[in-house]
Amino acid sequence: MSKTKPESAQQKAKKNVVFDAALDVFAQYGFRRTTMNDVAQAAGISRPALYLMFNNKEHLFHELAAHRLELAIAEATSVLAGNHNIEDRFIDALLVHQKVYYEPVANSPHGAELIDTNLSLATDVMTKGYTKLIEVLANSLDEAGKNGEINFSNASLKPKAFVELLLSSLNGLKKKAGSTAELRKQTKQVAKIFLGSLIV
Amino acid sequence: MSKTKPESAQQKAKKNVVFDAALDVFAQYGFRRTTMNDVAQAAGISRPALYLMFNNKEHLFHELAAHRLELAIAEATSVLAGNHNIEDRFIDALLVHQKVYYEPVANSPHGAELIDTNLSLATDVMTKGYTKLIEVLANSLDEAGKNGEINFSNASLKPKAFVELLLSSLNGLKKKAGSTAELRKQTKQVAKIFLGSLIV
DNA sequence: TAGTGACATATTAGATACAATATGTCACTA
DNA sequence: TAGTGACATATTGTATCTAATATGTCACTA
Repeated sequence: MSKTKPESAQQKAKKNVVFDAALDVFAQYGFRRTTMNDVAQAAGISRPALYLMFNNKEHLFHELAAHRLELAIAEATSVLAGNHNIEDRFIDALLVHQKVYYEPVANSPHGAELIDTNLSLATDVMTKGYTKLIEVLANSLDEAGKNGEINFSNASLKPKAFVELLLSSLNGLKKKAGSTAELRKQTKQVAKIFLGSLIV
Repeated sequence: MSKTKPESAQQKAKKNVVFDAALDVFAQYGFRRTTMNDVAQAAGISRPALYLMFNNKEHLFHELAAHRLELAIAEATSVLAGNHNIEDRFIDALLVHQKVYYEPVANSPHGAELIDTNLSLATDVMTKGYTKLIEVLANSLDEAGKNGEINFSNASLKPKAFVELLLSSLNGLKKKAGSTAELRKQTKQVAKIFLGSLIV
């Protein structure tokens, strides 16, 4: 019911500049301690100009989250469309998504606060993106099943439930893993174990 | 360096009463909002008597955590020594550990706060218990490997690393799963997928 | 002598006030 | 008309005070 105001390409390009700047300063200072002034300066515009694009800081954060998620899913989707075998495509998609959406935030000095903020300010974005990611991943497994690359008939879970379970499991790695490198390694290992159950 | 004061069986029995009472009130009110008075009353003793057993509230909590963990690991160990096949024993051990140590706390009204408190007041207990659990589980896999019940030769991970990865993964389920029943179901599913990779 | 009532000390919660900083919105101009 | 400087409003941080509650430790007793 909300009027979807169309955005010109110019406006989008400008926003992208702000998004990059905002990601940068948010990562440096966290959400609370970065001011709209900081963001404006980093983006090379005045604070009022920033308010011309975003109603307020919360909206800015919300749109930023949506933007990063869109990016991450786009890249993951593109990787899934590649010509490697299903295991490689699938795992690479997981890794690239993590790299674009999770790592820049989590590995920053104020990662914990940003993740909190994300949870309270952008839950809808998160769950939507999560749903989308599940869909994309599950579809690729479904197709691979039809091509005979993998075999779901023996598995007790359907592709969607399978992917959901995998993503929940991968979530558990995030707390323990000390470094980005370790997280990636473990992500690969768990994904392989999961996919292994479909090859039988 | 600390003098290990021996505890009589009587003293232990009394403490167990307090532990049960404390678990109960902590679960009801969380750590901050339960007073030493609450605990004493629930245990049927006076507050000063409580101080005769525990130096202060933090010590009480710490000992309680250690006690619950000991219990959970004892039960898990006993399940692992049973005569079912390795998959059943292993999964049952995971479930019983979860049931004793995690569920009573997590499913309480103030579960989140208690888990926080646990983290800040009983990290040592936690990591020790975690290490012990890994050891016990890894040993059982090791033995099953020698008996030919499972096969580690094709796996890229050694038993200990394998169990660590599994436990991290299971940790991820805790956030998402809505109910105890669902958590158990998912725990089973993930554990089966992991163990499946050892049967080949 | 294990356990208690009572007391002195410490901690916490809630108000209030002030200073510093950030926000959101003008009227204006390049 | 997109963008700005400047201003009024809102929010946040810090300090201080008081009342209420919790803590830890007595001297005493059953």
